[in-house]
Formats: sequence, C-alpha cells, structure tokens
Amino acid sequence: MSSTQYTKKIALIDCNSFYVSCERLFNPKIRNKPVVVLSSNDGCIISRSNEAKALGIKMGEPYFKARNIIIKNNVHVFSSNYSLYGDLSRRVMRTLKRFNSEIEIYSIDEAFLDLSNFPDEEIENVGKEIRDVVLQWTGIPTSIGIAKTKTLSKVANHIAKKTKSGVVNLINIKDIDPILEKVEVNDIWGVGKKLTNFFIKNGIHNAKQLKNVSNTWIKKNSNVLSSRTAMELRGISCIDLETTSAKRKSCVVSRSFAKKVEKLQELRESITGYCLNAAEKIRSESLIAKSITVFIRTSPFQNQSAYYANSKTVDLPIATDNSIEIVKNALSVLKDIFKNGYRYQKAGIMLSYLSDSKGNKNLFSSIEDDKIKSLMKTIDDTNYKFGRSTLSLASAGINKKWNIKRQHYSKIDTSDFHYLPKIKAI
DNA sequence: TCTGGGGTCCTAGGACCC
DNA sequence: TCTGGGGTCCTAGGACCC
Repeated sequence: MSSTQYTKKIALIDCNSFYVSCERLFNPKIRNKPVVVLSSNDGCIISRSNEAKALGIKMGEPYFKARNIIIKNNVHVFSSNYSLYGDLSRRVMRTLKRFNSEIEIYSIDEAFLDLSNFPDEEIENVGKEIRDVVLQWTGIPTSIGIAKTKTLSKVANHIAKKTKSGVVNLINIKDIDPILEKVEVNDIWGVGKKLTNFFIKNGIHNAKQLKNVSNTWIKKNSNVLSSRTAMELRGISCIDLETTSAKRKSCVVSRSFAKKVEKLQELRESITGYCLNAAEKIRSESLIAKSITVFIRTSPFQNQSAYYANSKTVDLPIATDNSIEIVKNALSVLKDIFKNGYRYQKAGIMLSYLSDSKGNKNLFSSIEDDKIKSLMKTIDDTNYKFGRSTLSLASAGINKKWNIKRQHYSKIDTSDFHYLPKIKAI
C-alpha cells in the first residue's frame, strides 16, 4: 500500500423506485407498504416499491392485468405526477453537483458523476457520503455504483440495488470475473432483447463471457455498439461523460386517449394541444424547429378492429418557434393522414431539426416577427404563472372528452402552498 | 373496457453521380 | 448497343435507453 492513486472513477447514482419514493415523501403512511405508480392515462405500472416487486408485479405491466393482485394485497396506487417528480429530480441533481460539477444527468432519476478527483482508497466512503447527503437533503433513497467506465458503473449499480449499504465500488478490485459472471447478459447496459438472443445463441450468457469475447469476432458478427460495450466491461472507457448538456435534436409530444376518438375535430383539438406544449418547450430552450411530424394510430392490441397508423412530415420554409405557425402546419398534415371509420387510440407530433434560435435572425425577419415573439412570450409567462393552458388557441377545444385519465392522482404540487405538509407543534 | 411517453444513435439500402 | 464499379448522401426503420 503505497502512494495515493487517482484512477478514472465514474459513479452512477440511481434513485430507488423514484416515482414511488416521491409519492412517499409527502405521504409517510405508505412507507414500507406496497406502492405502484401508473403511466399516463393510468395505463401501465412504471414504478414499484420493493414490496410491490415482491408481490410479482412486473415493470410495464398493464394496470388492468395486475388489478387483482393489487386489490388483494392492498397495494397503494398513484397516477403519475410529473411536475412533482421533475421538481424532486432537480433537487437531487443539484445536491449531486456539490460533489463535482462534472455530471451527466442521464435521466429523470439517474446521473453519472466523475469522481476521479477523489483518491482511490477513499472512494467507497465518498459514495456512502453522497448517498447520505442526498437522502438527508431531498428524502430520496439512492443506489450508487462506482467503476472505471460507465458500463461497469451500471453493473456496480445493478449489484448495489440488492445490497444493504446501497454502494458498490469496483475500483481496484483484484479479480472482477466472479462478479461479472453473476450478471446476466440481458442486464448489461446496451444489451436489449435482440442482442440478448444473439449472444445467447452464441454461448454468451453473462457479463464475464461478453468481456472475454474477441474484438474481431464481435465487430464482424455484431456492430460497433456491442464492441464498445465489451471494451467497457474490460475497463477501457469508450463512452464519454456528456457533461455539457447538448441541445436536444427533437421534441415529441404524444398521448393516448382516455376514450377512443373517431372524429377529425377531436383529433384536431388534441394535435393543437400537443403543438402548443411542444412549442412552449422549445421556446423555453431557445430552439426553433425546421420540420413537423404528425402521427395517429388505432390500438395495436385490439385485433378485432382494423389497425391503421400513419404519419406525415412537413418541412417548414423557415425554422420557427411560433405556436400559431406550428399548429397551422400540423393541422393541415393531419387532414392528409386522417381516415374516417377508425377508432383512434393515440396521436402525437414531433418537432425536429431543432436549432438555436438566438442570433439566428433570418433575412425575412420583420416588425411582424417581433410582434409574434412578444405574443409568444406573453402566452408563456401567463401560463407559467397561472397554470398550463390558461392561454390557448381556439382549436385546442374546451370539452375534451378524450383527455387523459388520472384516477389516482396525488395532487401534490411543490410550487403550491396549499399542498405543503403541515407540522403540528407539540 | 382498460396496454406510457420521450429520447438518441446506427445501419441497410436506395438514389444519384462519375 | 451493352455493360461496370465505386463513391456519397439521404432516409426509414430498428434497437436501445429511461
């Protein structure tokens, strides 16, 4: 044991059953009880407490299929509350940034954090400290995996979820093979359904076997992504931390309907709403869109009625963030793909070829443009203050029969004083 | 009756050109 | 008249992630 070492160290911090943890934060009664959170429209189960997992409730399972187990076992059910989860996510990420600004926010409940600046021998304790601080400051429990590459830190995290301390460190492990041997190939980051089948067919069942497969074989028989994954398992970093939050390239807004929709008018209302949402989103990120895609489809699960799905893209002559422009184009595309006589289940729009709107004044910008800009800003500011869709367009409709279902909504809003938990003085 | 929503990246194959 | 090989660029769709 000699001098202090500073090898490359990446931590993956993952919030445990994140949406369930968020609901529990404001509802102590459901701690240590089985809890699930549903996807939009109360369609599928997308977050489960450990107690719910133990009952055999599966990730992504349709709610109606699990309903019997849920009722029988008194499982607490919540519709998703994304503004709450988004808010708590930001608090967690802010806390993590105190340990190092080199952070990649990978999803709403996960972040990669570069910890190379801490000495190797201290790293496990640093991991434990991060976990304690996040829990204390935000109330959210996490699991932490630390290793030399992103893929290995995912593996470490996978194991950490099953351990009591919640922290697993693979830095300077003498022999990693016995650990990798216990990780099934389908649990490796980057290996999905298709690749799992391919690997198993070729005798590769676990992470140790994938790590030891020859580079030439994998490149010849699979693709660069697989070879990168294998390299990363060997401890050679191929996937960099993306710390500068790159601007997104597309923006999708889509929803399933609570009730099937048959009329063009109702589709028009929904598409208008999605456009307004998406336009507001890209404006808040100073982006403009060059193309708009509209898609509609009937349910793929109901085999007795005919299936119809279609989409169409329109390229705009000039990239824009103007809601009115976007709605107008989307509705005209919708008219082209709409067919009578179908029961539509879902619709959506996508804005793509997004680019920076700042310093990007086009040749044709005019006083008219400035007027539109200030109108959009007024709409955004008002909606921010008084809630979404305070100001809207007439085509968005008023009576939205098709609008989403949220039967188990917790109604917690961290930006509203009415929902602050009350503390009684003793 | 009831099956989420939002992203990125890679690749094969077609179109086109020389 | 018939026939070639190779390069680039674009796009749709697939696979993967959470």
